[in-house]
Amino acid sequence: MPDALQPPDVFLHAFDGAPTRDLQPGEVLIAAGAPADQVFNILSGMLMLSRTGRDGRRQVLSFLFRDNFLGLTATDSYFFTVEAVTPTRVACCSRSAFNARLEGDLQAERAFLNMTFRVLEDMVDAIYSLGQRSAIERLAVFLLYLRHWHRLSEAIADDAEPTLNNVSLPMTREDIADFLGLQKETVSRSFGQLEERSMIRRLDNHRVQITDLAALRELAGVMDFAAPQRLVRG
Amino acid sequence: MPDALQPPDVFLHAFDGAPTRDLQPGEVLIAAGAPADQVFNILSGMLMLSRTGRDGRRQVLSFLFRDNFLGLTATDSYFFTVEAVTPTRVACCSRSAFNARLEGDLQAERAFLNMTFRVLEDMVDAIYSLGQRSAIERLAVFLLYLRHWHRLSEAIADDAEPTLNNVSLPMTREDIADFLGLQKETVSRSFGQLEERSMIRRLDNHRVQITDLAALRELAGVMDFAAPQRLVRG
DNA sequence: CGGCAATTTGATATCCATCAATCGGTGTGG
DNA sequence: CCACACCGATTGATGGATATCAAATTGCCG
Repeated sequence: MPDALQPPDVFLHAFDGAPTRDLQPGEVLIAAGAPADQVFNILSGMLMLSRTGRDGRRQVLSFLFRDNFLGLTATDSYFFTVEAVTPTRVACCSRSAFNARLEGDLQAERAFLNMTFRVLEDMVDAIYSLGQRSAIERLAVFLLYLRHWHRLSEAIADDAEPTLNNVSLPMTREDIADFLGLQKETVSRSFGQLEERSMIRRLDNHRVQITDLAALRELAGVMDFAAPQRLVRG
Repeated sequence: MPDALQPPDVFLHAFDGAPTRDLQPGEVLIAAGAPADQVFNILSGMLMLSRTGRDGRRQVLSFLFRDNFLGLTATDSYFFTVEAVTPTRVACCSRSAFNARLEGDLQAERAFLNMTFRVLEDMVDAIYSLGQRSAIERLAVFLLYLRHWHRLSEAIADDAEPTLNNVSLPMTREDIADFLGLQKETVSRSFGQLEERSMIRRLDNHRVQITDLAALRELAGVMDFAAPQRLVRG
Protein backbone atom coordinates (compact mmCIF):
# COMPACT_ATOMS: atom_id res chain seq x y z
CA MET A 1 0.00 0.00 0.00
CA PRO A 2 1.17 3.50 -0.80
CA ASP A 3 2.03 5.61 2.18
CA ALA A 4 3.55 8.96 1.22
CA LEU A 5 1.64 12.17 0.80
CA GLN A 6 0.57 13.59 -2.50
CA PRO A 7 1.71 17.07 -3.45
CA PRO A 8 -1.11 19.64 -3.62
CA ASP A 9 -2.96 19.78 -6.91
CA VAL A 10 -1.09 22.01 -9.33
CA PHE A 11 -4.25 23.67 -10.69
CA LEU A 12 -4.61 25.41 -7.34
CA HIS A 13 -1.95 27.84 -8.62
CA ALA A 14 -4.85 29.51 -10.35
CA PHE A 15 -5.76 30.92 -6.92
CA ASP A 16 -2.36 32.54 -6.40
CA GLY A 17 -2.89 36.16 -5.46
CA ALA A 18 -6.66 35.75 -5.33
CA PRO A 19 -8.58 37.72 -2.70
CA THR A 20 -9.52 35.80 0.44
CA ARG A 21 -12.57 35.72 2.60
CA ASP A 22 -12.95 34.73 6.23
CA LEU A 23 -15.98 32.92 7.56
CA GLN A 24 -17.20 32.39 11.08
CA PRO A 25 -18.76 29.07 12.15
CA GLY A 26 -22.23 28.79 10.69
CA GLU A 27 -21.61 31.50 8.12
CA VAL A 28 -22.84 30.60 4.64
CA LEU A 29 -20.40 30.82 1.74
CA ILE A 30 -22.74 29.50 -0.94
CA ALA A 31 -26.51 29.44 -0.57
CA ALA A 32 -28.46 26.89 -2.59
CA GLY A 33 -29.63 28.50 -5.81
CA ALA A 34 -26.90 31.14 -5.89
CA PRO A 35 -25.27 31.82 -9.26
CA ALA A 36 -22.21 29.63 -9.78
CA ASP A 37 -20.02 32.49 -10.95
CA GLN A 38 -17.39 32.09 -8.27
CA VAL A 39 -15.12 29.20 -7.33
CA PHE A 40 -13.13 28.79 -4.13
CA ASN A 41 -10.16 27.11 -2.60
CA ILE A 42 -10.03 26.44 1.11
CA LEU A 43 -6.95 27.86 2.79
CA SER A 44 -7.77 26.79 6.34
CA GLY A 45 -10.71 25.59 8.40
CA MET A 46 -13.59 23.26 7.64
CA LEU A 47 -16.66 23.73 5.48
CA MET A 48 -19.79 21.62 5.18
CA LEU A 49 -21.60 21.04 1.91
CA SER A 50 -25.25 20.04 2.09
CA ARG A 51 -28.45 19.77 0.18
CA THR A 52 -31.90 20.30 1.65
CA GLY A 53 -35.18 19.08 0.16
CA ARG A 54 -38.34 21.12 0.12
CA ASP A 55 -39.69 19.13 3.06
CA GLY A 56 -36.68 20.07 5.15
CA ARG A 57 -34.75 16.82 5.00
CA ARG A 58 -31.08 17.64 4.76
CA GLN A 59 -28.26 15.51 3.44
CA VAL A 60 -24.74 16.61 4.23
CA LEU A 61 -22.70 15.69 1.18
CA SER A 62 -19.22 16.31 2.47
CA PHE A 63 -16.95 18.12 4.84
CA LEU A 64 -14.23 20.11 3.13
CA PHE A 65 -10.69 20.87 4.23
CA ARG A 66 -7.57 22.73 3.21
CA ASP A 67 -6.77 22.68 -0.50
CA ASN A 68 -10.22 21.35 -1.36
CA PHE A 69 -11.59 23.02 -4.44
CA LEU A 70 -15.15 24.27 -4.33
CA GLY A 71 -17.21 24.93 -7.41
CA LEU A 72 -17.82 21.70 -9.31
CA THR A 73 -21.09 22.07 -11.16
CA ALA A 74 -22.38 21.73 -14.69
CA THR A 75 -25.15 24.25 -14.13
CA ASP A 76 -24.94 28.00 -13.80
CA SER A 77 -26.20 28.01 -10.26
CA TYR A 78 -25.21 25.99 -7.21
CA PHE A 79 -27.79 23.50 -6.01
CA PHE A 80 -26.23 23.00 -2.61
CA THR A 81 -25.33 25.02 0.44
CA VAL A 82 -21.83 25.51 1.80
CA GLU A 83 -21.27 26.84 5.28
CA ALA A 84 -18.38 27.10 7.69
CA VAL A 85 -18.01 24.60 10.53
CA THR A 86 -14.92 26.18 12.02
CA PRO A 87 -13.47 29.63 11.32
CA THR A 88 -12.42 29.28 7.72
CA ARG A 89 -10.44 31.22 5.15
CA VAL A 90 -11.09 30.70 1.45
CA ALA A 91 -9.52 32.09 -1.69
CA CYS A 92 -12.11 33.44 -4.14
CA CYS A 93 -11.87 33.49 -7.90
CA SER A 94 -14.44 34.22 -10.58
CA ARG A 95 -15.26 31.13 -12.57
CA SER A 96 -14.33 32.79 -15.83
CA ALA A 97 -10.93 33.91 -14.53
CA PHE A 98 -10.33 30.44 -13.15
CA ASN A 99 -11.20 28.80 -16.45
CA ALA A 100 -9.04 31.30 -18.31
CA ARG A 101 -6.08 30.51 -16.09
CA LEU A 102 -6.46 26.81 -16.65
CA GLU A 103 -7.07 27.01 -20.36
CA GLY A 104 -4.08 25.82 -22.31
CA ASP A 105 -2.17 24.74 -19.21
CA LEU A 106 -2.25 21.04 -19.95
CA GLN A 107 -0.77 19.97 -16.64
CA ALA A 108 -3.24 22.06 -14.68
CA GLU A 109 -6.19 20.86 -16.70
CA ARG A 110 -5.18 17.28 -16.16
CA ALA A 111 -4.76 17.87 -12.44
CA PHE A 112 -8.18 19.48 -12.30
CA LEU A 113 -9.83 16.55 -14.04
CA ASN A 114 -7.99 14.19 -11.76
CA MET A 115 -9.28 16.04 -8.71
CA THR A 116 -12.79 15.78 -10.14
CA PHE A 117 -12.35 12.03 -10.47
CA ARG A 118 -11.22 11.78 -6.87
CA VAL A 119 -14.35 13.63 -5.77
CA LEU A 120 -16.34 11.15 -7.80
CA GLU A 121 -14.66 8.24 -6.08
CA ASP A 122 -15.34 9.78 -2.69
CA MET A 123 -18.99 9.93 -3.67
CA VAL A 124 -18.90 6.27 -4.59
CA ASP A 125 -17.56 5.56 -1.12
CA ALA A 126 -20.40 7.57 0.37
CA ILE A 127 -22.99 5.73 -1.72
CA TYR A 128 -21.59 2.39 -0.64
CA SER A 129 -21.70 3.43 3.00
CA LEU A 130 -25.25 4.75 2.88
CA GLY A 131 -26.55 1.79 0.92
CA GLN A 132 -24.75 -1.08 2.62
CA ARG A 133 -23.30 -0.23 5.99
CA SER A 134 -24.92 -0.19 9.43
CA ALA A 135 -24.98 2.84 11.71
CA ILE A 136 -21.92 1.88 13.71
CA GLU A 137 -19.98 0.98 10.57
CA ARG A 138 -20.80 4.34 9.03
CA LEU A 139 -19.59 6.13 12.12
CA ALA A 140 -16.36 4.12 12.07
CA VAL A 141 -15.83 5.09 8.44
CA PHE A 142 -16.54 8.69 9.33
CA LEU A 143 -13.93 8.81 12.07
CA LEU A 144 -11.34 7.32 9.73
CA TYR A 145 -12.35 9.82 7.06
CA LEU A 146 -11.77 12.71 9.46
CA ARG A 147 -8.47 11.23 10.55
CA HIS A 148 -7.45 10.84 6.93
CA TRP A 149 -8.29 14.42 6.02
CA HIS A 150 -6.60 15.71 9.10
CA ARG A 151 -3.50 13.86 8.01
CA LEU A 152 -3.70 15.25 4.49
CA SER A 153 -4.36 18.83 5.44
CA GLU A 154 -1.55 18.80 8.00
CA ALA A 155 0.69 16.93 5.55
CA ILE A 156 1.68 14.37 8.16
CA ALA A 157 3.72 11.73 6.41
CA ASP A 158 3.68 9.09 9.10
CA ASP A 159 0.35 7.28 9.31
CA ALA A 160 1.32 5.97 12.75
CA GLU A 161 1.82 9.48 14.16
CA PRO A 162 -0.04 9.25 17.50
CA THR A 163 -1.57 12.72 17.39
CA LEU A 164 -3.58 11.58 14.36
CA ASN A 165 -5.65 9.46 16.73
CA ASN A 166 -7.03 12.53 18.43
CA VAL A 167 -9.90 13.31 16.13
CA SER A 168 -11.57 16.67 16.29
CA LEU A 169 -15.31 16.81 15.63
CA PRO A 170 -16.19 20.49 15.31
CA MET A 171 -19.59 19.78 13.76
CA THR A 172 -22.72 18.97 15.78
CA ARG A 173 -24.14 15.49 16.22
CA GLU A 174 -26.95 16.50 13.92
CA ASP A 175 -24.48 17.44 11.18
CA ILE A 176 -22.87 14.04 11.55
CA ALA A 177 -26.29 12.38 11.49
CA ASP A 178 -27.28 14.18 8.30
CA PHE A 179 -24.00 13.17 6.74
CA LEU A 180 -24.43 9.50 7.66
CA GLY A 181 -28.14 9.26 6.92
CA LEU A 182 -29.00 8.69 10.59
CA GLN A 183 -30.66 10.51 13.48
CA LYS A 184 -28.58 12.36 16.03
CA GLU A 185 -29.65 10.02 18.82
CA THR A 186 -28.40 7.08 16.79
CA VAL A 187 -25.08 8.83 16.31
CA SER A 188 -24.83 9.31 20.07
CA ARG A 189 -25.58 5.67 20.75
CA SER A 190 -23.14 4.54 18.09
CA PHE A 191 -20.39 6.60 19.73
CA GLY A 192 -21.32 4.83 22.92
CA GLN A 193 -21.01 1.43 21.28
CA LEU A 194 -17.61 2.26 19.79
CA GLU A 195 -16.50 3.29 23.25
CA GLU A 196 -17.93 0.13 24.85
CA ARG A 197 -16.02 -1.90 22.32
CA SER A 198 -12.87 0.00 23.30
CA MET A 199 -12.22 1.40 19.87
CA ILE A 200 -12.49 5.03 20.93
CA ARG A 201 -12.64 7.21 24.02
CA ARG A 202 -14.79 10.32 24.17
CA LEU A 203 -12.57 13.11 25.47
CA ASP A 204 -15.31 15.70 25.20
CA ASN A 205 -18.24 16.42 22.92
CA HIS A 206 -16.00 17.56 20.10
CA ARG A 207 -13.03 15.31 20.52
CA VAL A 208 -12.52 11.55 20.46
CA GLN A 209 -9.42 9.47 20.73
CA ILE A 210 -9.02 6.38 18.61
CA THR A 211 -7.75 3.70 20.94
CA ASP A 212 -7.85 0.73 18.59
CA LEU A 213 -7.19 1.85 15.05
CA ALA A 214 -6.92 -1.65 13.64
CA ALA A 215 -10.28 -2.70 15.07
CA LEU A 216 -11.89 0.50 13.82
CA ARG A 217 -10.54 -0.15 10.34
CA GLU A 218 -11.72 -3.72 10.45
CA LEU A 219 -15.21 -2.59 11.45
CA ALA A 220 -15.25 0.08 8.75
CA GLY A 221 -14.08 -2.42 6.17
CA VAL A 222 -11.75 0.25 4.96
CA MET A 223 -9.99 -1.94 2.46
CA ASP A 224 -13.19 -1.84 0.47
CA PHE A 225 -12.35 1.77 -0.24
CA ALA A 226 -11.61 3.21 -3.61
CA ALA A 227 -9.45 5.99 -2.41
CA PRO A 228 -5.81 4.86 -2.64
CA GLN A 229 -5.21 7.49 -5.32
CA ARG A 230 -5.29 10.14 -2.67
CA LEU A 231 -1.93 8.80 -1.62
CA VAL A 232 1.08 8.30 -3.79
CA ARG A 233 3.57 5.48 -3.81
CA GLY A 234 6.43 6.36 -1.44
CA MET B 1 -38.63 24.34 -16.81
CA PRO B 2 -36.57 23.25 -19.80
CA ASP B 3 -38.14 20.57 -21.89
CA ALA B 4 -36.16 19.88 -25.06
CA LEU B 5 -33.55 17.21 -25.46
CA GLN B 6 -29.87 17.81 -25.24
CA PRO B 7 -27.72 16.93 -28.23
CA PRO B 8 -25.35 14.04 -27.60
CA ASP B 9 -22.05 15.01 -26.04
CA VAL B 10 -19.61 16.09 -28.74
CA PHE B 11 -16.65 14.30 -27.18
CA LEU B 12 -18.27 11.02 -28.17
CA HIS B 13 -16.90 11.69 -31.65
CA ALA B 14 -13.72 10.25 -30.27
CA PHE B 15 -15.41 6.84 -30.62
CA ASP B 16 -16.13 7.28 -34.32
CA GLY B 17 -14.84 4.25 -36.14
CA ALA B 18 -13.88 2.48 -32.93
CA PRO B 19 -14.30 -1.30 -32.76
CA THR B 20 -17.44 -2.53 -31.04
CA ARG B 21 -18.15 -5.38 -28.72
CA ASP B 22 -21.42 -7.19 -28.04
CA LEU B 23 -22.39 -8.44 -24.62
CA GLN B 24 -25.02 -10.89 -23.52
CA PRO B 25 -27.05 -10.34 -20.33
CA GLY B 26 -24.87 -11.06 -17.34
CA GLU B 27 -21.65 -10.82 -19.32
CA VAL B 28 -18.94 -8.76 -17.62
CA LEU B 29 -17.37 -5.89 -19.50
CA ILE B 30 -15.14 -4.64 -16.69
CA ALA B 31 -14.20 -6.76 -13.70
CA ALA B 32 -13.26 -4.99 -10.47
CA GLY B 33 -9.50 -4.60 -10.33
CA ALA B 34 -9.01 -4.75 -14.10
CA PRO B 35 -6.55 -2.26 -15.58
CA ALA B 36 -8.28 0.94 -16.65
CA ASP B 37 -6.62 1.06 -20.05
CA GLN B 38 -9.84 1.01 -22.06
CA VAL B 39 -12.82 3.33 -22.14
CA PHE B 40 -16.22 2.65 -23.65
CA ASN B 41 -19.29 4.26 -25.08
CA ILE B 42 -22.61 2.46 -24.99
CA LEU B 43 -24.25 2.15 -28.40
CA SER B 44 -27.32 0.20 -27.30
CA GLY B 45 -28.58 -1.83 -24.38
CA MET B 46 -28.19 -1.44 -20.63
CA LEU B 47 -25.22 -1.96 -18.36
CA MET B 48 -25.01 -2.11 -14.60
CA LEU B 49 -22.12 -0.69 -12.60
CA SER B 50 -21.55 -2.07 -9.12
CA ARG B 51 -19.10 -2.37 -6.31
CA THR B 52 -18.84 -5.36 -4.00
CA GLY B 53 -17.20 -5.39 -0.57
CA ARG B 54 -15.05 -8.22 0.68
CA ASP B 55 -17.92 -9.50 2.78
CA GLY B 56 -20.11 -9.81 -0.29
CA ARG B 57 -22.32 -6.77 0.16
CA ARG B 58 -22.92 -5.24 -3.21
CA GLN B 59 -23.91 -1.69 -4.06
CA VAL B 60 -25.18 -1.04 -7.57
CA LEU B 61 -23.92 2.43 -8.43
CA SER B 62 -25.78 3.05 -11.64
CA PHE B 63 -27.49 1.68 -14.68
CA LEU B 64 -26.02 2.90 -17.95
CA PHE B 65 -27.69 3.59 -21.27
CA ARG B 66 -26.98 4.68 -24.81
CA ASP B 67 -24.34 7.40 -25.18
CA ASN B 68 -23.20 6.95 -21.62
CA PHE B 69 -19.45 7.12 -21.35
CA LEU B 70 -17.70 4.47 -19.30
CA GLY B 71 -14.23 4.91 -17.89
CA LEU B 72 -14.18 7.71 -15.33
CA THR B 73 -11.45 6.94 -12.88
CA ALA B 74 -8.41 8.63 -11.42
CA THR B 75 -6.62 5.34 -10.81
CA ASP B 76 -5.02 2.98 -13.26
CA SER B 77 -7.40 0.17 -12.48
CA TYR B 78 -11.17 0.05 -12.22
CA PHE B 79 -12.52 -0.50 -8.74
CA PHE B 80 -15.99 -1.47 -9.86
CA THR B 81 -17.67 -4.11 -11.99
CA VAL B 82 -19.66 -3.44 -15.13
CA GLU B 83 -21.91 -6.09 -16.58
CA ALA B 84 -24.66 -6.24 -19.18
CA VAL B 85 -28.29 -6.26 -18.11
CA THR B 86 -29.71 -6.57 -21.62
CA PRO B 87 -27.87 -7.47 -24.82
CA THR B 88 -25.57 -4.52 -25.24
CA ARG B 89 -23.20 -3.11 -27.81
CA VAL B 90 -20.34 -0.86 -26.77
CA ALA B 91 -17.67 1.02 -28.66
CA CYS B 92 -14.18 0.38 -27.28
CA CYS B 93 -11.26 2.76 -27.29
CA SER B 94 -7.91 2.64 -25.54
CA ARG B 95 -7.66 5.30 -22.90
CA SER B 96 -4.53 6.76 -24.45
CA ALA B 97 -6.13 7.03 -27.90
CA PHE B 98 -9.20 8.60 -26.35
CA ASN B 99 -7.15 11.16 -24.46
CA ALA B 100 -5.12 11.89 -27.58
CA ARG B 101 -8.26 12.52 -29.58
CA LEU B 102 -9.59 14.92 -26.99
CA GLU B 103 -6.34 16.75 -26.41
CA GLY B 104 -6.41 20.19 -27.92
CA ASP B 105 -10.06 19.93 -28.96
CA LEU B 106 -11.35 22.58 -26.61
CA GLN B 107 -15.00 21.96 -27.32
CA ALA B 108 -14.66 18.23 -26.78
CA GLU B 109 -12.69 18.68 -23.59
CA ARG B 110 -15.28 21.03 -22.24
CA ALA B 111 -18.07 18.61 -23.13
CA PHE B 112 -16.20 15.80 -21.43
CA LEU B 113 -15.77 17.79 -18.24
CA ASN B 114 -19.41 18.77 -18.41
CA MET B 115 -20.43 15.14 -18.68
CA THR B 116 -18.27 14.36 -15.67
CA PHE B 117 -20.06 17.06 -13.70
CA ARG B 118 -23.41 15.58 -14.67
CA VAL B 119 -22.29 12.19 -13.38
CA LEU B 120 -21.29 13.91 -10.18
CA GLU B 121 -24.69 15.48 -9.83
CA ASP B 122 -26.35 12.14 -10.44
CA MET B 123 -24.28 10.77 -7.59
CA VAL B 124 -25.44 13.59 -5.37
CA ASP B 125 -29.01 12.59 -6.19
CA ALA B 126 -28.20 9.01 -5.27
CA ILE B 127 -26.63 10.07 -1.98
CA TYR B 128 -29.66 12.15 -1.11
CA SER B 129 -31.97 9.23 -1.87
CA LEU B 130 -30.00 6.70 0.13
CA GLY B 131 -29.52 9.02 3.07
CA GLN B 132 -32.94 10.63 3.30
CA ARG B 133 -35.67 8.80 1.44
CA SER B 134 -37.83 5.85 2.49
CA ALA B 135 -38.06 2.59 0.55
CA ILE B 136 -41.17 3.52 -1.40
CA GLU B 137 -39.80 6.97 -2.20
CA ARG B 138 -36.57 5.47 -3.50
CA LEU B 139 -38.50 3.12 -5.73
CA ALA B 140 -40.58 6.01 -7.06
CA VAL B 141 -37.39 7.91 -7.86
CA PHE B 142 -36.01 4.82 -9.54
CA LEU B 143 -38.98 4.42 -11.85
CA LEU B 144 -38.79 8.07 -12.85
CA TYR B 145 -35.06 7.68 -13.39
CA LEU B 146 -35.66 4.77 -15.77
CA ARG B 147 -38.38 6.68 -17.55
CA HIS B 148 -36.07 9.65 -17.87
CA TRP B 149 -33.22 7.62 -19.37
CA HIS B 150 -35.56 5.82 -21.67
CA ARG B 151 -36.69 9.20 -22.92
CA LEU B 152 -33.13 10.41 -23.39
CA SER B 153 -31.82 7.31 -25.11
CA GLU B 154 -34.80 7.22 -27.47
CA ALA B 155 -34.57 10.98 -27.97
CA ILE B 156 -38.28 11.44 -27.32
CA ALA B 157 -38.91 15.17 -27.24
CA ASP B 158 -42.41 15.10 -25.76
CA ASP B 159 -42.36 14.37 -22.04
CA ALA B 160 -46.07 13.54 -22.21
CA GLU B 161 -45.57 10.81 -24.82
CA PRO B 162 -47.70 7.96 -23.41
CA THR B 163 -45.34 5.12 -24.30
CA LEU B 164 -42.86 6.63 -21.85
CA ASN B 165 -45.13 5.42 -19.06
CA ASN B 166 -44.43 1.83 -19.92
CA VAL B 167 -41.24 1.30 -17.99
CA SER B 168 -39.10 -1.70 -18.74
CA LEU B 169 -37.23 -3.29 -15.83
CA PRO B 170 -34.80 -5.76 -17.36
CA MET B 171 -32.80 -6.14 -14.15
CA THR B 172 -33.74 -8.46 -11.30
CA ARG B 173 -35.41 -7.37 -8.08
CA GLU B 174 -32.13 -8.02 -6.34
CA ASP B 175 -30.31 -5.65 -8.70
CA ILE B 176 -32.89 -2.99 -7.91
CA ALA B 177 -32.55 -3.71 -4.20
CA ASP B 178 -28.77 -3.36 -4.31
CA PHE B 179 -29.18 -0.10 -6.20
CA LEU B 180 -31.63 1.32 -3.68
CA GLY B 181 -29.90 0.02 -0.57
CA LEU B 182 -32.80 -2.32 0.25
CA GLN B 183 -33.58 -6.05 0.28
CA LYS B 184 -35.36 -7.64 -2.65
CA GLU B 185 -38.39 -8.49 -0.52
CA THR B 186 -38.72 -4.83 0.40
CA VAL B 187 -38.57 -3.89 -3.27
CA SER B 188 -41.39 -6.34 -3.99
CA ARG B 189 -43.53 -4.95 -1.20
CA SER B 190 -42.84 -1.39 -2.28
CA PHE B 191 -44.00 -2.23 -5.81
CA GLY B 192 -47.12 -3.59 -4.19
CA GLN B 193 -47.67 -0.36 -2.28
CA LEU B 194 -47.21 1.77 -5.38
CA GLU B 195 -49.80 -0.38 -7.09
CA GLU B 196 -52.19 -0.18 -4.13
CA ARG B 197 -51.88 3.57 -4.26
CA SER B 198 -52.74 3.44 -7.97
CA MET B 199 -49.53 5.01 -9.14
CA ILE B 200 -48.41 2.04 -11.20
CA ARG B 201 -49.70 -1.25 -12.58
CA ARG B 202 -47.47 -4.29 -12.78
CA LEU B 203 -47.82 -5.64 -16.31
CA ASP B 204 -45.38 -8.46 -15.73
CA ASN B 205 -42.21 -9.01 -13.72
CA HIS B 206 -40.15 -6.82 -16.00
CA ARG B 207 -42.61 -4.19 -17.01
CA VAL B 208 -44.67 -1.63 -15.12
CA GLN B 209 -47.02 1.04 -16.32
CA ILE B 210 -47.03 4.42 -14.63
CA THR B 211 -50.69 5.26 -14.14
CA ASP B 212 -50.31 8.44 -12.12
CA LEU B 213 -47.17 10.26 -13.10
CA ALA B 214 -47.95 13.38 -11.11
CA ALA B 215 -48.48 11.42 -7.90
CA LEU B 216 -45.31 9.43 -8.49
CA ARG B 217 -43.35 12.63 -8.97
CA GLU B 218 -44.88 14.11 -5.87
CA LEU B 219 -43.91 11.04 -3.86
CA ALA B 220 -40.40 11.06 -5.28
CA GLY B 221 -40.02 14.75 -4.53
CA VAL B 222 -38.50 15.09 -7.94
CA MET B 223 -38.26 18.85 -7.81
CA ASP B 224 -35.57 18.35 -5.24
CA PHE B 225 -33.41 17.06 -8.04
CA ALA B 226 -30.27 18.67 -9.27
CA ALA B 227 -30.48 17.38 -12.76
CA PRO B 228 -32.14 20.03 -14.94
CA GLN B 229 -28.86 20.36 -16.84
CA ARG B 230 -29.56 17.05 -18.50
CA LEU B 231 -32.17 18.94 -20.45
CA VAL B 232 -31.70 22.08 -22.42
CA ARG B 233 -33.94 25.07 -22.83
CA GLY B 234 -36.28 24.49 -25.80
C1' DC C 1 -45.70 -31.37 -18.29
C1' DG C 2 -41.77 -30.91 -14.99
C1' DG C 3 -38.30 -28.43 -12.67
C1' DC C 4 -35.71 -24.55 -11.44
C1' DA C 5 -35.24 -19.71 -10.57
C1' DA C 6 -37.37 -15.38 -9.58
C1' DT C 7 -40.86 -13.15 -7.28
C1' DT C 8 -44.36 -12.57 -4.02
C1' DT C 9 -46.37 -13.17 0.36
C1' DG C 10 -46.33 -14.25 5.30
C1' DA C 11 -44.41 -14.32 10.13
C1' DT C 12 -41.14 -12.62 13.03
C1' DA C 13 -36.89 -10.19 14.48
C1' DT C 14 -33.82 -6.34 14.42
C1' DC C 15 -32.26 -1.92 13.85
C1' DC C 16 -33.04 2.55 13.87
C1' DA C 17 -36.45 6.46 14.48
C1' DT C 18 -39.24 8.87 17.41
C1' DC C 19 -40.73 10.92 21.56
C1' DA C 20 -39.52 12.16 26.12
C1' DA C 21 -36.64 12.97 30.09
C1' DT C 22 -32.20 13.96 32.04
C1' DC C 23 -27.56 15.53 32.03
C1' DG C 24 -23.80 18.78 31.25
C1' DG C 25 -21.69 22.74 29.82
C1' DT C 26 -21.98 27.83 29.00
C1' DG C 27 -23.39 32.37 29.39
C1' DT C 28 -26.11 35.87 31.83
C1' DG C 29 -27.79 38.56 35.43
C1' DG C 30 -28.68 39.13 40.17
C1' DC D 1 -20.16 33.60 43.26
C1' DC D 2 -24.32 31.35 42.47
C1' DA D 3 -29.09 30.69 40.33
C1' DC D 4 -31.15 30.22 36.24
C1' DA D 5 -32.00 29.42 31.52
C1' DC D 6 -30.61 27.53 27.29
C1' DC D 7 -28.64 24.45 24.02
C1' DG D 8 -26.51 20.34 22.66
C1' DA D 9 -25.74 15.70 23.93
C1' DT D 10 -26.96 11.55 26.21
C1' DT D 11 -30.00 8.13 27.88
C1' DG D 12 -34.45 5.74 28.23
C1' DA D 13 -38.88 3.81 26.48
C1' DT D 14 -41.49 2.68 22.72
C1' DG D 15 -42.87 2.30 17.86
C1' DG D 16 -42.26 1.59 13.06
C1' DA D 17 -39.81 0.49 8.91
C1' DT D 18 -37.15 -2.71 6.96
C1' DA D 19 -34.46 -7.13 7.33
C1' DT D 20 -34.56 -11.87 7.83
C1' DC D 21 -36.29 -16.40 7.47
C1' DA D 22 -39.63 -19.39 5.44
C1' DA D 23 -43.31 -20.79 2.46
C1' DA D 24 -46.14 -20.32 -1.49
C1' DT D 25 -46.70 -18.69 -6.13
C1' DT D 26 -45.47 -17.37 -10.60
C1' DG D 27 -42.88 -17.35 -14.58
C1' DC D 28 -39.64 -19.46 -17.62
C1' DC D 29 -37.27 -22.98 -20.23
C1' DG D 30 -36.50 -27.36 -21.44
